[in-house]
Amino acid sequence: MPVPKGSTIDPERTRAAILAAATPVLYERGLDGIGVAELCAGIGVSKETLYRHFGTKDGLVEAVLEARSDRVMRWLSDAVAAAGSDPRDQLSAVFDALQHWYDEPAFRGCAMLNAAAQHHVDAVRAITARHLDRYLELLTGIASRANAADPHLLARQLLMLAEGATTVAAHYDRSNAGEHARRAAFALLSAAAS
Amino acid sequence: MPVPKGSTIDPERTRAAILAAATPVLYERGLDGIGVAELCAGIGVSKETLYRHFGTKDGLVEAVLEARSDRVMRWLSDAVAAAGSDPRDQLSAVFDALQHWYDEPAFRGCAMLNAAAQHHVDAVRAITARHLDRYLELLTGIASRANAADPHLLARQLLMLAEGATTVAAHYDRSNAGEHARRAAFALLSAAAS
DNA sequence: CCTAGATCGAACCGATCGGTACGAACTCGA
DNA sequence: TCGAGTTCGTACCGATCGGTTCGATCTAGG
Repeated sequence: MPVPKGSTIDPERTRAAILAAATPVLYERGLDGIGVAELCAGIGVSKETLYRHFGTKDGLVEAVLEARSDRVMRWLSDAVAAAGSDPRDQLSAVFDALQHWYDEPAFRGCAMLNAAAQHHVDAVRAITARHLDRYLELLTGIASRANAADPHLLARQLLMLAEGATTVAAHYDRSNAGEHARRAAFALLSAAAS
Repeated sequence: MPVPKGSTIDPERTRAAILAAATPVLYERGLDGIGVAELCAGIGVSKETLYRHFGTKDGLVEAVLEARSDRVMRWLSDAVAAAGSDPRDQLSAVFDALQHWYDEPAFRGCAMLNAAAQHHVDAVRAITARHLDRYLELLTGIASRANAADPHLLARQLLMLAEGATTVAAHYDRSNAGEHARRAAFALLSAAAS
């Protein structure tokens, strides 16, 4: 998936293209599983260009993770928004979306959690924490609309369930992981209804 | 935590000592976060000795992970065994044990999941999968004794919850993560009772 | 006491790493 | 058309990586 070169010499566009091309490679190979030289060769960009736009490999990594977190959260939020006003349907939408993700051949678990486990750098851990913050916020909204007795507690439990499902799917068995997690989520939601 | 050198020149003992000394270092720093030279210096053993016993850095890593998985599963099994015959108490014992683990300063998440996320090597992934296999087996026993309608489904959901709690505790917020997961587990168990 | 083997410490190897430098080719706005 | 800026390709840098080698030192068993 090389960076298109013809169009124009537009630094912003180049930066965005590098970001888009590097994201799946770093996800598949791991942050430290590919060197800058091979990465540049793979996406069809010179090292100088990459370093001018991102300064450092860590700079690229952080930009990739930020963009990925944004994309994931938008994707989940859109799924919830499209599910109507019933909190149960909204919860279903989340786990159905996760199941579709698990079924993709390129699925390799939560990129932010993988990154935090790989790269012991504060900036990466911070991005991961913020990602989980937003994830928790999304689930808190659903828990609140479901009139849970303790929406924050339920949301935290749902976060554990969702990330646990993703982790188990990535490293153990992905078949129906989203569906099984969805059923567990329903049970939690029913038990927490006030 | 250096390897004791006085006692005897006993290869097996040396091997075990290296294993014990290297385990916490690799857990804290990450598998690729420390080189063999620094690792050897830290545990007070020469590179030649390490390579004679483990052949390869990957060999050491695999031995460390195997031992760790054994230790974790024995620790959880013992906690369950000590909890009596009530499945609810057994489940409590698991999540209470996890909470105590989360409260340790050196806690950094599930070593096997971290390793699988870091090291894209088949052997490591296999060890992780086998660890989750045993984890699932433990939970299946509890689910069966609780007369769950579908013990395998419940056990899988409990596995997601437990590993999700560990992951969230490691990368986001460890306070009361085990306790909150325990309450969720109880809700699942109640809902699954036949 | 002597030898086989375990260990150490340090030097060493080739490969790869992240990052820099530079000249040539190119695009664009003036 | 010209000059400023972007990109490319490649060579290069010092550091570090996993792994090997070797002589010196030490220990245990006969």
